[in-house]
Amino acid sequence: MADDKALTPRGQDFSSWYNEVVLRAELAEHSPVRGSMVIRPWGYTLWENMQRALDDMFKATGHQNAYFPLLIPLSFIAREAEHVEGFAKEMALVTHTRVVPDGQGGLVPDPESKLEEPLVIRPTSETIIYDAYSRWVQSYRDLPILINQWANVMRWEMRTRLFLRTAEFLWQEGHTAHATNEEAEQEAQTILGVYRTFMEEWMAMPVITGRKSDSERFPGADHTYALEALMQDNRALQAGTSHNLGQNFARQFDLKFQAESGDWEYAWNTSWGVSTRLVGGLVMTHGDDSGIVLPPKLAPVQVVITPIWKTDEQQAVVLEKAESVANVLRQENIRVHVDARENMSPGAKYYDWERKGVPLRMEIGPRDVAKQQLVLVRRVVPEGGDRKEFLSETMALSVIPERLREIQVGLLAVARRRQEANTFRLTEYGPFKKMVAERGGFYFAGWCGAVSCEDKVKEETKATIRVLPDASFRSDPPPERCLVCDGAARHEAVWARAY
RNA sequence: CGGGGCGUAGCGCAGUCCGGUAGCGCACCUGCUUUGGGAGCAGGGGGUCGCCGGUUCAAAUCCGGCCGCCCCGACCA
Repeated sequence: MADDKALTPRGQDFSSWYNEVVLRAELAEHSPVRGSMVIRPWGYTLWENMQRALDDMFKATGHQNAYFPLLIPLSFIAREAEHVEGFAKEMALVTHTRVVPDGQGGLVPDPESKLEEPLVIRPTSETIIYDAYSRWVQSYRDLPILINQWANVMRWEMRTRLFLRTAEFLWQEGHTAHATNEEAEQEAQTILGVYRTFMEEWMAMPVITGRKSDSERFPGADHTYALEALMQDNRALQAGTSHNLGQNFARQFDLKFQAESGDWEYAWNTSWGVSTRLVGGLVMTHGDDSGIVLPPKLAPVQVVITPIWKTDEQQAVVLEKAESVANVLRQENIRVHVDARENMSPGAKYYDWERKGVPLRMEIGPRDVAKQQLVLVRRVVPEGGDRKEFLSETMALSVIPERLREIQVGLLAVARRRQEANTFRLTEYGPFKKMVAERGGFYFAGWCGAVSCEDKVKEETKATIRVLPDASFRSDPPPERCLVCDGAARHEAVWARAY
C-alpha cells in the first residue's frame, strides 16, 4: 500500500484493495494455517447480525435448528456417486487419534492409533443428515422435516481468500425431506426467495436468481438454484444456493416412508446454504476507497458518537452529553457507540470508523453542547446531499432512524444502478467475447444448451454461465439464437466471470 | 501442483548484492503541551533476523537443505 494511512484505491488494484480493507477494517486476518482465518469481533458481529436476520426468516417459514456432527464416516460420502466426485479433491480426513514423540522434539501420529475407517471433516452434511432422517421417518405423517443447522465446514481449497474462499468457513445448511417432488421444489424456491429478500433488504445487495446449468449444479442434486451478485470489479459472486436433491440421497440412505396408499416411497430432499462468503460480498458491493460501507440493518454500530474537547471541564461536559444522547438512541433500539478514547484525536477516529463502515457519525463538541445542537455526518454522502447536518438536539434524535432507513435504501439503489449499468444483452459472440473479458459484467444471451458452447466460452473468456435466469429477470422477447453456435436458443443464460 | 514474491520488534519495512556492535516509521510506556479531519516535543521499553546445518576470527548478509505465508494460474460456495 502507498502508505499506512490510505488504502490502495479500488480502481488501481481491486484485489489489493479488498485484502487491505478486510484486514484494516478488522473484519478478519490470516491464521497460521493456510486457508483458515480468524474472524475478529467487528467481522463476527456483522456475521451474527446476518445470522439473526436469516435465522428469523427460517423460523418464520417453519424451520427448526439442530446440530449434526463435524465428522462423517468416509463410507457415507462414498454412497452418492456424484457427491464423491464433487468433493473428492477437497476433503480433510481424520485418520489417527494419538500422537507420539518423533524423537526430534516433535510429534507424529501414533501408527497404532490409526482409525479403521477414516473420518471426513464435513465439506457439507447431506450424508450424515439423511442417514439420521432415515431413522426418523417411517410414515408420510413424519414429513416434512424442515431443519437448518449453523455450522463450520471444511473444503481443502487450493487457493483461498479471506471470506470469499477459505478452507474452513461458517455457514448455515438447511436440509429438508418431503413426501412429494412438488413440495420439495416449492421448498427450494421458497428458500431462494428468503435469500433474495435477505440479500436485497438487509445486505442492500441486488441479485439475479435462476437455475444453474448442469456443469455448475451441486454434486448430487437434481437441480440447483442460485443467487448471483455483481461486485464492483464486475465479477459475479455466487451468494447462495438452494438445491432440489430429488430422491438421489434418499435412495442411498434408505430414507423411505409409507404413503397414505400404503406403498413405500423414497422421500424428496432439498438443501440450501449461505456462508461467511456473504461478508466478502458485502465488502465488494458497497466498499469505497475509504473503507467498507455497512448497511444500517447489519452494521454492528449504526451511530458512532465522537466527543470533542480541549479542557478537562469540556471533556466531562461533552462526555456526559454523549452518554445521555447514546442512551436515548439505545431506547430506540439503535446500536450506538461512544468513542471516548483519549489517546486519539477526533480526526483519527473519523478515519477509523469510516474504514469500518459505520453508517452515521455524530460529533459532539463544547460548541454543540452550548448551542444544544448535534452534528450528523453520513458515511456515504448522497449525490447532491450535504455531508454534515447541524441539527438541534431534539431534531437530531428524531431524524436518526429516518436517516438510517434512507441510507439502507440508498445503498441498494446505488448498487442496483451499478449492476444495471454493467448488465448487457448481446446476440453476437464477437463483441461479447471482447467485453466480458475486458470490462466484465453480466451478459444475458441465448444458449442452445450444449456443454460444448459453455466450454468454449469458458476457455476463450473465462466466463461461465452463472444462472439460467428466473422469469422475472428474463428478456422480452427472449433471445432466439445461441450466442456461441447460433443454433436455436433453448434457454436465456447470464454469463460472467465469477469469483 | 506450476510461476512469482516474501519471511528482520505488535504492524509496515530498510539493511543482504559487497560479512564487522541490528536500524527506521507506526504502535506501545512515562511526562508535558494538545484534541472541530490521521497531534507535537522529550524520554523509554521491546529482537533466538523463519528453522537446521556448513564456510569464516566473525553470518540477518555467503553456501546447502527444510518450513511457512502471500500473490498469479489449473479446481471450487
